[in-house]
Amino acid sequence: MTTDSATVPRPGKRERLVNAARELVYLKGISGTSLALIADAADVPVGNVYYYFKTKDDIVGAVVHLYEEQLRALIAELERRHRSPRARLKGFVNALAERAVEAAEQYGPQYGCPYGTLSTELAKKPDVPDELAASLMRIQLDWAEEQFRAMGRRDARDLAYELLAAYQGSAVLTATLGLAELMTRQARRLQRWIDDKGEDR
Amino acid sequence: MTTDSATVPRPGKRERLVNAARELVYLKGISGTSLALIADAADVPVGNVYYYFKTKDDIVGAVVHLYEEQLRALIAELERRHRSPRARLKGFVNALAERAVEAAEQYGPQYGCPYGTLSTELAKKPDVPDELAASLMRIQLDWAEEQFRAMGRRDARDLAYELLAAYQGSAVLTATLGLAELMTRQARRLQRWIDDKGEDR
DNA sequence: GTCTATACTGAGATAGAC
DNA sequence: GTCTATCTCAGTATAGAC
Repeated sequence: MTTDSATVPRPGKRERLVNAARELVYLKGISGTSLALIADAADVPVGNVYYYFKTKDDIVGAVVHLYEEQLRALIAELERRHRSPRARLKGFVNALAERAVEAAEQYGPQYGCPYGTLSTELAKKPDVPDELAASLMRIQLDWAEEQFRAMGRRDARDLAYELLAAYQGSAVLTATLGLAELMTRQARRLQRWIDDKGEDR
Repeated sequence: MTTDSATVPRPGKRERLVNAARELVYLKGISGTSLALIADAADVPVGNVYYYFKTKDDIVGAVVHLYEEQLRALIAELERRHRSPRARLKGFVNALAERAVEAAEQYGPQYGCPYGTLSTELAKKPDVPDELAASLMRIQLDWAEEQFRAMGRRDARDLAYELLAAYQGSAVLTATLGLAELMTRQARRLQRWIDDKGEDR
């Protein structure tokens, strides 16, 4: 797989657009980011956006797709790196918190979890298919459930909900209160919590 | 306190506007609700809105203020009804969950917690004072901390964060996954969790 | 395939008649 | 104090030149 950028017909304008959209949507929300803003950030003329995407919703869909791949890559990496489901779950919490901290350093603490805020906004939009709004949460939920089940827990689904809810809730509080350190504190607490869930009850 | 609507000079147009704004912002988000929509729902001519509010942001501010009063009223009611801080906290979780269920029945499960979604959206807006975005969370947080402290917990602040995060996170999952029953399940779990926090550790 | 110019719509806000 | 008419501007999307 060579990436000879000189000869390829499309030198990544689409990728640039999706990436600019991802960042802007994170910072300003879907309705707060105009196509002009996206095009400008991607260094692509405004009208040209429509050569790559039929509508604005399509761009947002591409952002969701990008996040899906990000999550799947993280999961694959965790499964390579750790053999026990408990270590994987702890690595998962760790990775999410790490990203949150990096995002807070780069942009400020007020933007929350990219997956959570985007999914919440999508869920409210009437013309968005439910599955698109649910997809990012479902990927994490299903995988976490799998891990808890591999740990021998019969209540694996409930624990997965609890884990994800704790993380998403911390992100909401972090964003609204503007407290970046809250995220890392709660991440440490979740690590301990996962350790406590060793055996079936 | 008589509400003789025939004789009062302003028969509540302002209230109608704020209430329409509250509902529409909950359903469609701030940027998704236009002034025309608000005016129409409140049965007030569009241009007339500016007699009551200087800008759109002022209407949103009034909605936050309305929610603040709602929360303070709930807290006052809980303090009247229950003498022990534990019963108060359980009543709090109960009340929030009950409202969430009612909202889900009326509008569908995809809209999340009114306080959480509004505060999250406000936190991202650059020209909104941080305190406005934080205020609804802070009211709940401070009060919950007080209750945990009255229960003799030294880690009262942490527990308050944990409680609120669990609730807000459940709301995010409920909204994005479209699962109304998730909210009540997590509320029951939180009741048990509060019971477990009886003595200082 | 790429980009410019522009059409069209709906937004927030204002002026001024009643 | 109340409402109509309208201004201005930014947004999405399109037509068509290159």
